[in-house]
Amino acid sequence: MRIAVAAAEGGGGALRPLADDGAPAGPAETVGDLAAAIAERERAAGPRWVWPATARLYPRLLEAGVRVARCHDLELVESLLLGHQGRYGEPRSVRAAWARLRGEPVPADPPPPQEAPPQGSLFDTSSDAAFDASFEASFGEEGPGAGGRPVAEGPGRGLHSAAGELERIVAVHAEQLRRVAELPGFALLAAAESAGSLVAAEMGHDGLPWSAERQDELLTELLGPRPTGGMRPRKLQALADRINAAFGLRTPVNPDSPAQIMKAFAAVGLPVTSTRAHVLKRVDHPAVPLLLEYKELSRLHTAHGWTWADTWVRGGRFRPEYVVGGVVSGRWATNGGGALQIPRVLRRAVVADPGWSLVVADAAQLEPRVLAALAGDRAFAAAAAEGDLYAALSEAFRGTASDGATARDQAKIALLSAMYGGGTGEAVRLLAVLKSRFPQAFEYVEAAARAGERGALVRSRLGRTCPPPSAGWRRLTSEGDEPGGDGDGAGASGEPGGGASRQVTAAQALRSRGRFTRNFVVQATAADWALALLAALRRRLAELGRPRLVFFQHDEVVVHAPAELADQVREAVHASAEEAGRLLFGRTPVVFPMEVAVVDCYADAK
DNA sequence: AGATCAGGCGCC
DNA sequence: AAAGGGCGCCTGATCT
Repeated sequence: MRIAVAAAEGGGGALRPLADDGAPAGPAETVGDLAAAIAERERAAGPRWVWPATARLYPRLLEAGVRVARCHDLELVESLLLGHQGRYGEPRSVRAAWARLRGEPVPADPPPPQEAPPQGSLFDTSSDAAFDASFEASFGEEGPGAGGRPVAEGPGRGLHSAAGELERIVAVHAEQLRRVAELPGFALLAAAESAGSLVAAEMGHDGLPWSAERQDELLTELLGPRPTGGMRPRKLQALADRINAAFGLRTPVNPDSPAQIMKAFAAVGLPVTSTRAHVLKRVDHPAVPLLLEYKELSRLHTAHGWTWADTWVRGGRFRPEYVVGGVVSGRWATNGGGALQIPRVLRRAVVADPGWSLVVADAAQLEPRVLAALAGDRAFAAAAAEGDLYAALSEAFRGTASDGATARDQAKIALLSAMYGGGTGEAVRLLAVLKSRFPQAFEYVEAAARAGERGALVRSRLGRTCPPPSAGWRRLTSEGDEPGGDGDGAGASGEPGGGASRQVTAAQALRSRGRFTRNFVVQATAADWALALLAALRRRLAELGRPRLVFFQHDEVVVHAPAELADQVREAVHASAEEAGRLLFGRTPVVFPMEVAVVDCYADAK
């Protein structure tokens, strides 16, 4: 059972029940209180809700205390379907999908809601009705393709027009179901992506437990007391002073300026090509260790310091905005707050409420296990049936170790090189071992790389598809080995970006694209798996009641739960990981073990 | 003054 | 210990 939903301004909306093939199963109905109507039907029938975008509608429901079990996010699914055809960046709104369906001119997506401050009247400006009203304000009722006549009824949108949108929603949904059914894995992908959108909104709503006090203590310990005005914290200023003393130059250098640092090194007779940490580490000068320490602390201060806390932490919670499908591989991105780049040292500030625990779970060696399951290489899969995959592979690499490295280290290097397209120095030798002992696993990623180099698309297990190469890339790589233009083809995924040299050769462009598609099949399938895990875990946690998913970072989840439920959450995590493996790969010897820690503080996990 | 680019580094 | 791909966000420098 499904129910299509269109929101109106003012909290009302329109609903229509659908059969599982998307056909209307009853009359449309308008309601004055959409949240209440959804809550009532969720209790009665537990339908799959079909709506344009969870990100715009669901936060309002959560504010009203309403949660739902399942949904179909039309925009996310439209993106996946377009992507499967190699059509990246085309409009994905319901109106656009509707226009494509009818062979009419396709309107551009309306711009995203202006600014989304971390707190404030967020939900009014980002609600679905406002989104649609903004569409009409921008383009007129029929969209830009129809000449954009003026909007008669002003910026708002009432129940009448919600009913009109409902008609488009029903039609677009039915068409999506038809297309999804033709693509293996896609039904699961659409469901998992939609479940992810629910998790993302709920995590943004619930927030990650965060102690601003602990953060302040940590910052004070590392940087000195919080400075006033725009001053540098005491310890940072002291380092800057010592850096200048070490250079001993007449004109002072600002350690935040790479250009000035490079000049300073040149002035003392030690020119450097850049001021990256790994470059500086090779330079023997007393300023180097000071600069490295300065960079580390400065980053903490500017990216996750007191200003960050003022902006993002409220009421003991950090509430980032997650962007489902924000990365082409299916990983999530975030919008503000840098939730996926929180420095490890700051995990000290993530603390469970009194009487509650954090269940921190991370998938061990996820990407090589995914490769094992994808490739169907029996010897390799046997290793991936073990708790420590690299250790299980190490027999094959015995005797390859130089210096102090173990065979396990060598196995890990070989695997990472295969999955990421590295291969300098000894990695080449280790790759040869991998190729001879695990030919199918090796061939799987090689085939993905070759596909990329000839401009083909590659897909994840469930069908998520990489973006096509740009026109610039095609032009460059079809012209032979002539040096290319001025970065004209750069920008799209898997193409050489800026960097020191603007000149990109055809060979470089080919290799870069090959590395991208080689990595894509593994990273995107790992993201498939992680989404399936998340969906399964969310369902199990709902049965337990109070536990909440509060953090998700690629292959790691954190659940905030009453302490007495922590063991049940732990079991739910293990069961969900197993379920995810089964959903993606069916019967496979490969296991996807989770390392789970029950802690009061995130920093105490592993 | 505001927008954009480049360099750099945090996370997986 | 690192390598690779993927991101977001900061500052300084430069452009408009």
